[in-house]
Amino acid sequence: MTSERASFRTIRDELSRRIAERVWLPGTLIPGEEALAEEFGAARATVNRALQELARAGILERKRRAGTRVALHPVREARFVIPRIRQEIEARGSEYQYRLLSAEIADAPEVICARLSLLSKSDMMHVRCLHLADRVPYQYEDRWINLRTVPDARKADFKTMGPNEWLVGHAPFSSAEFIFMAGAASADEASLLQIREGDPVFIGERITWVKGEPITLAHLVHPSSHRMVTHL
Amino acid sequence: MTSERASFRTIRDELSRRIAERVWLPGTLIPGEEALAEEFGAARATVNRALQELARAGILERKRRAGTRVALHPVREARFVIPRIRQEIEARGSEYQYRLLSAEIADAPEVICARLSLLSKSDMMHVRCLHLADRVPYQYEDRWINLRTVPDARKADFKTMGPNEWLVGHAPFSSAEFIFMAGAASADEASLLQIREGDPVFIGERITWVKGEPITLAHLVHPSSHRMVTHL
DNA sequence: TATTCATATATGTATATACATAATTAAGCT
DNA sequence: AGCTTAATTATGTATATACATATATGAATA
Repeated sequence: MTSERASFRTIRDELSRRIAERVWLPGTLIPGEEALAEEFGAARATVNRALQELARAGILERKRRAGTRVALHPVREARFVIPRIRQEIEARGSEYQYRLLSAEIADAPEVICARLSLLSKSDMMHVRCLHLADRVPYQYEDRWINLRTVPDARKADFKTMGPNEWLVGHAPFSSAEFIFMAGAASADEASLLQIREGDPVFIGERITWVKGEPITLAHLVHPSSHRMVTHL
Repeated sequence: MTSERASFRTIRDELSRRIAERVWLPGTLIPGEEALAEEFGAARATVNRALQELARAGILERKRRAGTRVALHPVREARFVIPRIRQEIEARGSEYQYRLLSAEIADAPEVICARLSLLSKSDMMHVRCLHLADRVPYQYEDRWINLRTVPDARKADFKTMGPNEWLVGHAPFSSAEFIFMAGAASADEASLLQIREGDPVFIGERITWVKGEPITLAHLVHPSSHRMVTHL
C-alpha cells in the first residue's frame, strides 16, 4: 500500500489511524495477523509487534483463537512522570532551593504504621522539609523512612540533599503507590507555604516498597497554584 | 542458570531483580545482548525483548554502540487509568446516578477557546451535569464540545447518558491532555456538591483531540474526599 | 590541536520457521 | 441432551539469520 518499507511502526500507526478515524468501529473483529502481514507485505512477527503495542495501549483486545478486536470500552491509560522535585523545578527554568525543617529518629504514629503495614512503630526516621522554586515555597514534604529496610538513612545528611534525592540513589523501589487529592492547609502547612490556613492544597502521597518491604511514605503538599500535567 | 525454559519474562524479571537488589548499581554498564543470551541460554532476540521492556519502563537506558546501563536518574513513569465515571463508581460497588443540569449550544468564553486553540467562539455545545455515587454528589462536570469536529453531538441526548459516555462511543480521541489540581469550590459548585463555598476541591481537566482537531474540554470537580490512586 | 573520516560494535528491526497455548468448535460417547 | 475428547485456529513466544543504524573510537589529515 505505502511505498515505504514495512515496519512495525508504519503498521501500528496505520492501524491506529483506522481506529481513530472509525474505519474500524469499536467491537469490530479486525483481520488476523496473517492477513495483515500479507496486506502490508510484512512478516507475521512484524504485524504481531504492532498489534501487541496497540493492545498494550488498550485500544485493541486480543484473545487466542478468537482474534483481535477494537476495544469496545477502551480502558485507556495515561502516564505521568514520577516527579523528582529538583528536576521538576529546574525544568521550568526556576531556581531550586531546599530547606530542611527537621530530621529525627522517632516512633511513627498509628496511622503511618498502618499505611505501611508495619507492626512496630520504631526504627523510623521522620524528615520534614521545604522545596522552593525561585525562593517561593513550592512543596512541603513530610516523610517517614523505614530504617529496617534502609538502615543507611541513619547516616544520611539531609541538610543539603532532600530525602527523595537521597533515596533515589540509595534505595530504588520495585513497587509504589501514588495518591493524589485536594485538602485544606493546616496552620503549619499554611505558614510554610505562605498561604492562609484552610486554603486549598494539592496533596500527593507516595509509598514505595522493595521486594514487598516498605521503604518510605511521603506526604507532599503543594499550594493550589500547582498543576500536575500529563499527555497521551 | 534457572532450570525453567528461557523466556523473555524470566529474563526481564531476573534483570529487574538485579537492579532492584542493587547487584547492578545505577550507572552500571550491563552485559551486552549476546552475553546475556549466552548466560540465559536464550536467543539474542529474546534478551532484546526483555531489555526493551525494561528500557521502556525507564529503569534501563540503551544506546547503540554504547550498550545498556542501569538508569542513573530513573525518569520513571507511572500509569493511571483514564477514569470513566460510571465504571469508576460501579467498580467501588456504588450505585451510579446521573443528572443533567444544562445542555445548550452557546458561544464559548475566551478562556475556553484559548485552551482549545480555537479562533471561533461558535459551534460549541456546553453541557453541565452531575454524577452521583450512592446518591451522594461525586463529580460535577462542566464540558465544552466542539461541534465542528463532532457535529453528531447536536443530536445527542444527554438527558440519560453523560457526555463522556456518549463521546467514548462516538468520538475516539487520538491525543489528550490531563491536568490535575486543587481549588476552592465556587458557590455553584459548592451547592451542587453539597459542600461549603471555598471548601477544597479536586479538579481534573481533560482536553482531547483527533488528528490535531480539538474535540472537547472537560472540567471535572470532586469534593475533597476524592482520591486518585495509582500503582506501579 | 583540531577536524574529518573510516571502522568497529551494540542495539534496532525484519523475516522465516517452528512450536506453545488458549479457546472455540466439532466429533464422539453415554 | 449432556458430557468428554479431539481437532482447529489465532495469537504468543522462541530462534537463527540477516541487515540497518547510531555512535564511540581511533586513524588519517589539515
